[in-house]
Amino acid sequence: MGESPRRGRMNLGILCFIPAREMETRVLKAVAAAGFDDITLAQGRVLQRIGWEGTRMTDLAEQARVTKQTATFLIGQLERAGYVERVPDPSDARARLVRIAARGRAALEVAMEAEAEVEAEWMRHLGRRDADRLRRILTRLREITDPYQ
Amino acid sequence: MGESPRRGRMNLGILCFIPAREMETRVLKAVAAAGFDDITLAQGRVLQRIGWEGTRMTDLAEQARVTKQTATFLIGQLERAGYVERVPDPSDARARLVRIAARGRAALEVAMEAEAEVEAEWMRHLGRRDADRLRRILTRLREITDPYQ
DNA sequence: TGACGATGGACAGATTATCGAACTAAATTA
DNA sequence: TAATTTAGTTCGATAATCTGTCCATCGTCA
Repeated sequence: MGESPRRGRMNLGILCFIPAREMETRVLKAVAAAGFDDITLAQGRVLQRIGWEGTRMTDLAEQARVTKQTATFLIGQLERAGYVERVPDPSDARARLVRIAARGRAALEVAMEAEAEVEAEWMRHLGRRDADRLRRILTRLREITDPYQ
Repeated sequence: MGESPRRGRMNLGILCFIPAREMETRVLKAVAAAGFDDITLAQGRVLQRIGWEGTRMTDLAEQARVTKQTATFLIGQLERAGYVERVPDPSDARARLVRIAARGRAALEVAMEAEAEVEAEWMRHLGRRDADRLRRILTRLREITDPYQ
């Protein structure tokens, strides 16, 4: 252990990766512990990006950073497990809106709770000022790193 | 497009995920463009975590957040492709050190260059002060989110 | 209006990634 | 020395992802 890193300043990408991964696994674990133990990490990534009013497959794929095909596959799984449902998009006959079903809503509530708990932990460690700064800076960084918005 | 997010404050995990993913894909693309087009994303994640003096499989797995089995699999791929080599660890006959081979070093140089370019882009957008803050805060956050260190 | 390119989505097949279980060999501990 | 732990591998199963292809619908422009 204690392997010295290859370079002094660690890559900002990895520095972002570490907490992102931690949050993902913590939330997934909490959700599984609450009985929703058939959700996988990849499914969860897509699930948490569905808006309350429903979201299109394409948008979902873009936001979760996967191809349309992968999104189709994952949403198929989630649909069969009762977490989401696909309804026609009234504004475009080609499109279908993915909406959160009852079971999905229940799982998301657990997820959001776990999320908040982890964030609170982080805030305790960082202090309020830096936690706020972190959120603000990341939100600004998103302007140039998120093709979706 | 323009789907309104489910909640006003976006989850810090996702906010970290977005730039992390962006950096990964940008770097991978640059590396592929330089001729190292047989490296996959998962392989790259492991590859970039190998220290100059070599790193043990177990440490590598922990840092990349995958199981030992997955690390063995990915390092096997990288070894066959000439990016790394496995040498016995002089201090422990059970262990093997994964070291970067010539081809891997060449690829990593391209990767680091791309990395620096993306970071520079981010710094231009955020400004020096916030970019420094971001790195500092993420480094501190790592203290409680990185089981490896 | 109607032909045509673009878009939203699905299916099929192949490849890659990942995990759990079981195993070997070496180190550590009792 | 026997029992336990640790480092790493192999095997088999499953999950995730991509490429290519296809179909239906939408928008646009001649």
